[in-house]
Amino acid sequence: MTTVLAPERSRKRDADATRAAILAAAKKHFAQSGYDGAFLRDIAADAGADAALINRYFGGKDGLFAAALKDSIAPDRIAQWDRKTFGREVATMMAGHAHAQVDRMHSFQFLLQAATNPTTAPLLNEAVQERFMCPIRDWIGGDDVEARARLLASVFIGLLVERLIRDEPLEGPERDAFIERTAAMLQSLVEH
Amino acid sequence: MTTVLAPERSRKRDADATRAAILAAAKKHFAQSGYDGAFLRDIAADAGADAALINRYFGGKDGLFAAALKDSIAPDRIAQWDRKTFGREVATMMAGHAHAQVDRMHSFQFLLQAATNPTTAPLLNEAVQERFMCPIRDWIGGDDVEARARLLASVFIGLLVERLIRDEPLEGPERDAFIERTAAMLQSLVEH
DNA sequence: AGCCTATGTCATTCTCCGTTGACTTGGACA
DNA sequence: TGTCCAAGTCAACGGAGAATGACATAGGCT
Repeated sequence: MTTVLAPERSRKRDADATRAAILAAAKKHFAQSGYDGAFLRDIAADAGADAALINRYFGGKDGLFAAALKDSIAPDRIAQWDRKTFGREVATMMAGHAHAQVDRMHSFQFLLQAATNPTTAPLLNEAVQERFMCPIRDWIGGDDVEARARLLASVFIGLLVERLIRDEPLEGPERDAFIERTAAMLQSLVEH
Repeated sequence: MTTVLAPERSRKRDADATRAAILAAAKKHFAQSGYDGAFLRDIAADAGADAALINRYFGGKDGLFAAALKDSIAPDRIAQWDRKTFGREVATMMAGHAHAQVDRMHSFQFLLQAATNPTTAPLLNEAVQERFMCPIRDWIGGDDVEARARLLASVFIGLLVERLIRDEPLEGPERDAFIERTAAMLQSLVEH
């Protein structure tokens, strides 16, 4: 809203930079407000550009959203996780402050927004399958791969959402208990 | 959309019944489509009423949403869950089609929609804690109540989101495996 | 029966927002 | 320096959907 991604003095007619600024602003706004709640005029203003340029560069709001979505789904590091310590690592991360890594949460928040909007949800499936579910399936292996992969993804998502919407994180023994139980739950899904 | 909550022949000028029908339709539409994606005309049509009545009875879309939220967040349902069969019941529901039999999960889906919309999210925090998390805590009891309650809510949310994202539900043995594992996971959080 | 008010209907208006197309300007190149 | 195209600006259009208010009517009450 008030924060402007672009410097106060506008770029010097650099189409690529303008396009990138619009895309960055779009990712931010879509992640914060969802497809319907994000307005092209706001995005353009945030990027220090004119709303008409969105049409020129992205072909409309749909195109901008698709571009932002594609850009938000970063290559994953799923295969690099350590299967031994996976549960505890994730659990510890989830027990932390939600605002500690706001930037890293943007892409997820974007996905969550897209997923909860019936009109944009269909756009997700292909990308999510390819970038997340397939690597997860390969990584966990064992029996009931499909079921375990979906369940793992579900738990992961749920923990992230809870992390986003909760106002105060757990402290003390309750936090330890949360980590302990969460770690065990995740780990049980990873081990065959 | 096509399903009409009210009987084919309209009520006989019963304001309370009309109000209730509108509220029921609103809960359904808001849960499915979110605040922005739910249209008053659709809600009114679904309730077998005129859109103008929404204004009369609820003072506008905001008022209707607030009323539907308040009604959705009522704690009555939680205590009614059967602790013995809880895991399997929820798991079976989650394994079904996203648009089938969501009646019991309307309130959860409503919360998810409200939580991901910046304009409606502020309405949630206090109400969710008081009327949602507290009953859950009371219901599950036992040790580590706070941690288990949060974990349970997280898993629930994650399963809901996964339902929204996926385009095709599981079938056959994979479905059975999913239900089995999900039921066990949920049940382990409920039993002390 | 005959009013009278609450209930329901309809057409219209208002507002917001995405989109469009004509217009202006900067700057690269000859 | 002059030309020309891409980059950027501006105002207006159109559709969608919420809100409004005038109008119609059912049905209780006297």
